[in-house]
Amino acid sequence: MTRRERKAQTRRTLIEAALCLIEGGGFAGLSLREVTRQAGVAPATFYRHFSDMEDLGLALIDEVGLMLRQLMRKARKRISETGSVTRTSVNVFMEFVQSNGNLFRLLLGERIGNTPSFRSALQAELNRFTEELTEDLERQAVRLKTSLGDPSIAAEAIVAVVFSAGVEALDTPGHRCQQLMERLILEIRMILTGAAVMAKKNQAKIE
Amino acid sequence: MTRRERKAQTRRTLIEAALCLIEGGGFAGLSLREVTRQAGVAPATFYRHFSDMEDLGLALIDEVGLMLRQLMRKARKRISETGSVTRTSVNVFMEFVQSNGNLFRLLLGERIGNTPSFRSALQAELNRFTEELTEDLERQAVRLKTSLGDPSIAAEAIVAVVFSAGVEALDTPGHRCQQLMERLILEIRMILTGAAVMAKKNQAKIE
DNA sequence: TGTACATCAGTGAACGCGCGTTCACTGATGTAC
DNA sequence: TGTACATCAGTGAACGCGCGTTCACTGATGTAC
Repeated sequence: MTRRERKAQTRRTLIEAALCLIEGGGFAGLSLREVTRQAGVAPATFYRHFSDMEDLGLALIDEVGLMLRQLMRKARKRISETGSVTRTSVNVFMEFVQSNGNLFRLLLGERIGNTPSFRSALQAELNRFTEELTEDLERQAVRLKTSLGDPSIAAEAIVAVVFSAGVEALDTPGHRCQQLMERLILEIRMILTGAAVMAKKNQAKIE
Repeated sequence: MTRRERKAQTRRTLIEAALCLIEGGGFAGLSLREVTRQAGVAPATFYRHFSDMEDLGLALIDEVGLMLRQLMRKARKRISETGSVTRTSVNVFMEFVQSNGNLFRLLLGERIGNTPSFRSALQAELNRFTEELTEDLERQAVRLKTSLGDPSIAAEAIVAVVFSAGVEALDTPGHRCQQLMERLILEIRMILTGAAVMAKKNQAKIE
């Protein structure tokens, strides 16, 4: 194994350690020494990989972004196989939250409390999420030959309800999650229905 | 001034100090000594008022809950005076976020990262908010002789988009806030429209 | 391939610092007579 | 009202602790010849 690979591996270990520790108490209030202790390396080793905790935090956010994008690709695949866009997407999302609760915690939990650079990095990830959903909705609308008016508004609303449900799911035991998902699906359909109806009304006005 | 009053005043000072410090970096990572320093008292004084930082945190959450309830009362008053429910409510809410950003930060920012008792206290406040909105929607539906199906679903969705917009508003300069509000209003109308349409469809099915 | 030197990921000890918490105290306020 | 005692909000010094950061180091890996 080359030195380069070894180094990358240690970096991985540090990131994994941080993610593991975030589980119980968020990123804020997580100490450098805790992370290195969990990773099984000397505190000084940390500095071979990150300049400080904020640097590590930004790396973690990248991590989240990557996983979310992978998640969405996965969701799109499943959609082309099966039928319901909403149900499939919600399923995929909830799976993500449950198997990567710590990442999700980071994504939303630190959206407010931290340094400006942190916050803007997180908001950027969320916006990317909304953008991709907007594109999806547009494509979907074209395919079904309907219109949602401004799909970015609907996308924004959907992202809000989805992430809000995600937060709730973090503290909800598995058997009540199904119920939470059903509510979420209804909420999304409400938004889509509302968007379609409002688009028709506006269309009627113009004509 | 009685001793009792003096004590209450010091307690107030500590709470205000904490709220002031939350502004720049959330409640997590806020130290007891910082709070007492900001309040201008000795560290040991803290223990005459709170058993530890978590205790102070719970007091702050009470504070937020109280203000939110006052806010909603204010919103209801204005609604009975003017016309648009949505626009008025959104105005009131955004005023709150802008003038009490630190409280709002606490309410959402610490929803994830902290101790279980903290999280459940915060979720309870949010649920109270959703409940009151549900009642409002029910009353409104009766008055307009329409139906929203299950108004609690619509209320949940609305709370999600509203709070999501609130978070965004925290980092948005004043002049772009108006734009944010317009989007929010559209989103809420989408949800209400969707809820109404879906209720009608279900009604039709039953008949 | 073998050798000599360079690189650099990881180490362990040390530092000064701010932290939470404790304690015996002080002195103004409250109370009982 | 005046006096003697009790209460208790706030104090300041002290404690031990984990923190972030630095430093000279070690020794395995990489490189040049």
